[in-house]
Amino acid sequence: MKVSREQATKNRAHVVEVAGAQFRKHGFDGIGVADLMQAAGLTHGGFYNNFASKDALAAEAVTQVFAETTERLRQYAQAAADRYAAMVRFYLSPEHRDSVETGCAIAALSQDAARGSPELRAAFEAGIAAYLELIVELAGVTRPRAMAIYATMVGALTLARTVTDPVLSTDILTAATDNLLAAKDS
Amino acid sequence: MKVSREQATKNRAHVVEVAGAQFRKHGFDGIGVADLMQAAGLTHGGFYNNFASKDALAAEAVTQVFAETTERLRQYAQAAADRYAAMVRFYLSPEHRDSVETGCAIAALSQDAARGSPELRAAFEAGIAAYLELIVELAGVTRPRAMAIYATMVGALTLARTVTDPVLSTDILTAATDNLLAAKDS
DNA sequence: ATTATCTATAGATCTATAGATAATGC
DNA sequence: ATTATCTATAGATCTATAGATAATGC
Repeated sequence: MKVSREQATKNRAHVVEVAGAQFRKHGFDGIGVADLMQAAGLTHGGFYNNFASKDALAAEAVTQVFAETTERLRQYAQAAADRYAAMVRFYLSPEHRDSVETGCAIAALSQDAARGSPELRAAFEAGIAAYLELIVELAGVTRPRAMAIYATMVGALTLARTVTDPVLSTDILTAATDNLLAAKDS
Repeated sequence: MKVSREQATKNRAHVVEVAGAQFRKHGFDGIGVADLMQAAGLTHGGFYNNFASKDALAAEAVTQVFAETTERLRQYAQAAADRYAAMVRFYLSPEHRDSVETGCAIAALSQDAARGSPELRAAFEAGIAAYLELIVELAGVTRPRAMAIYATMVGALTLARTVTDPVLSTDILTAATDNLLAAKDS
C-alpha cells in the first residue's frame, strides 16, 4: 500500500486542496478528518503522519485558499480596463455567491475562524493583509478605503448567501456593487 | 422536582435567552444541548419537552436575538441628534466587536446559518428584512443604500473580529465608520 | 530498513429518547 | 391525574493513536 515519496507529497497537497474546498463548503466543524481523507481518496488513519492535528490542516488549507483566490482575482482584474470595477463585479457576482467551496475564505469561514485557534486566526490575518494590499494595488485607493471596500464586499456576499429569496439575494449583491462603483474614493 | 406551569414557562424562555448568547459565543455547533441546559440551570433530559430539536431552538433563539438587538439599536439611535451616525457608531464600536454573545446575530452566526436548515435560514431572513427596514427608517435612505450600509457594517465587524492585531482591528472599524459617515446617500 | 498507508479501536463527545420521580393543579 | 424535570443510556458521531502491512529506496 506504500507509494513513492513523490506520490506521497502529491497526496499531502491533495488533502490540503480538498480540505480547502470541504471546509468552505461545510465549515470547520461540519466535516470530519475521516470524511476529508475519504474525499481525497485516502483512509483517515494516514492523516496524522502528514498533519499534527485537524486544526493544523485547517490553518494550512486557509493559507492555500487565500493564495489561490487572491491570485485568481488578481489575474482577472489585471486583464480588465477598469480594474476596480472588475474586482468588485467579480467578487459580488452570483457565480461567486453560488460557489462557496471555491470562493473567498473570509466570506465562508471567518466567523468560525474568529472563535478558532491562534494558528488559524494567524492564517486568516495574513490572508486579510494580502487581500487589502491587492485592493490597494488594483483599485488605487488608500488603505482605509480598501478596508471599507473589502468590508462591503464580505458583508454583502455573506448576506446574499444567508437569505433564501433569490430576488433579495441578487438585490443585495447589486446594491453593494452599485454603491461601490458609484463611490470609488469616497 | 416539578415546578409550576408559570415557572416552567419562565424556564423555557430562559433556555432561549441563554441559547441566544451561547450560540453567538460558540457557534451553533460549538455548544451542545447538555451544556446549554446546564448554563440555563437545568438538566439536558428536560430539553425535548420544550423543543422539537436543537435546530428548532436555534431558529427560536435567532428570532429572539434579532428582536432584542434591533430594538436596542432603535432605542439608542432614536435618542441621538444624528440617528444615522449614532447607528453606525453603535454598530461599529469596539464594545460591539468585543461582545459577540450580546451582539448582532448576522455578524456572529450568518455563515453557519447559510449552511443551516430552511427553518434557521428563515429566521435569519426575517431578521435581515427587519434590520433593513430599521436602517431605512433611522437613516432615511433608500432600500438599496440600506443594503450597502448593512453589508459594510457586517463585513467590517466580521473582519475586525477575525484579526488578532488590535491596531488593525480598530483601523478596520474606524475606516468603515468614516466611509459610511462621509457618504451617507452615495 | 525505512516509511506511506492501512485497519482497528480507544476515549470522548453529541443528539435524542425511555422511563422514573415528585410537585402542581384539578 | 397530570406534567415538568430528572437520571440513565442508546446509537452515532468525532479526533487521535497503536500497531500491521507492503512497497520504496538505500
